[in-house]
Amino acid sequence: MTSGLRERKKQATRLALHEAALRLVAERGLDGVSIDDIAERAHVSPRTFFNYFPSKDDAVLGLDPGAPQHLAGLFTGRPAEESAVEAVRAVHRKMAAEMAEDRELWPLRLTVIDAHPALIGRLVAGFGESERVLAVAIAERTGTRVGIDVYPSLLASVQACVMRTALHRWLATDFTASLTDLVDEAWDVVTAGLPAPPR
Amino acid sequence: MTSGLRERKKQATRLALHEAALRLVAERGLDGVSIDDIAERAHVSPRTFFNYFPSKDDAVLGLDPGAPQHLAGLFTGRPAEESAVEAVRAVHRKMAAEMAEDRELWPLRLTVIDAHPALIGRLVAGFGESERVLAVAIAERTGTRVGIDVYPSLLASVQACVMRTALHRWLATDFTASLTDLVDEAWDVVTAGLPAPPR
DNA sequence: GCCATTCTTTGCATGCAGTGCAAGTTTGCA
DNA sequence: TGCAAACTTGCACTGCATGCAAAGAATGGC
Repeated sequence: MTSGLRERKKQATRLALHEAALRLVAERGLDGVSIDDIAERAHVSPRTFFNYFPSKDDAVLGLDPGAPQHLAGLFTGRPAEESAVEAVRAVHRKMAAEMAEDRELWPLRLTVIDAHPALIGRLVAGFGESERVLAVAIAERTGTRVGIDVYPSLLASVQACVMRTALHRWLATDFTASLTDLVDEAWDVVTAGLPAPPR
Repeated sequence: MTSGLRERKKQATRLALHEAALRLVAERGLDGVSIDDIAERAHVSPRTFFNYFPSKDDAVLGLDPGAPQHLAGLFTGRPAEESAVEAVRAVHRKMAAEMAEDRELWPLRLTVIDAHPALIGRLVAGFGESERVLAVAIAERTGTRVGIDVYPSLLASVQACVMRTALHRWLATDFTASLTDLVDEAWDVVTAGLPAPPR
């Protein structure tokens, strides 16, 4: 089914376009790279580019369209006795471990994003979908209602903040720090209610 | 100084372009409106549009370029005995009160943003600048260091989450709820460390 | 192994976004 | 009143993004 030649080729092309976009932008900056450049390096026609990504920005970010469902799936898969925060934290640990494994693409992505604020916007818009899906799952676990109670949307939103902050600090340490530690540290502060740090 | 004819005309043109963009997009959707349409309704040439906003999205959002400094200024202006969280909360109350006063533009802005996820991205990218400036001010108040300690970036980031969530709920209630109450409620949950809500 | 079906790639044409430049117009100030 | 600075506008150009239709490649039944 999912492993036919056709499907594998599509995945390969998608990845080739993403990597081409990412590396070219890392070299020359966002405005120094055209769709034609990206398509050429990925060995497809410029027109084909748009069969895979709706814009240059999306290709650079290379967001997985299945990510929101993946995130929510990990969350709902956590044992029922865990609180929503505990479950999200556990999911974050898993995600952080996965990201930290990749010593090349993730650092490159984060570096490029940091250098181009325009991409942050596109990225957060992508995360927005994840937040919405996750908020529904959180509501389910906590017996609250999305759009009526604060809790689900707020936790979904804060969760993204925590991950974003951790990723940014990971970048700031030149990827020498442990990403899981950074995520944990941020969660400690948040779950303590953001107390003023000791001076 | 700031009240010369030239300056007032510029502000008026900027506002006219913003309102034109906002209303047209509310009517016809983001793709149903061209720069030419916006310029025409604001009685300027299409080329002049780009003297005021770098893109269509920016015109729709109409972000104040001085907002980051304004926010940080309010924050540093708070009495020194307040903790960083207390000070941010106070600033939020003030901002919420100001937004709630405007019964037309802010609701329209939020409605349009909600209908066009692409704008959320641009919006958050704009907030990013505010977050960075605010993080520096937070670091100052708490004796921490941006980029080294978690606290300043995390609080600056969470603060934006709180406001965003409150605004979204305000929209969800069709702007009937009190925005300041919604902001306060979100802060209560966050400062309590996101405890699981009672079932 | 062959063929009809289905999906993918590609080229072409088109409209709009966004920017640099230079000329024309308005405003501020002496 | 007249000069300098700031603002507006038209023109030209590059690049993004999309629809459409024809050509090419993979799939499954026979």
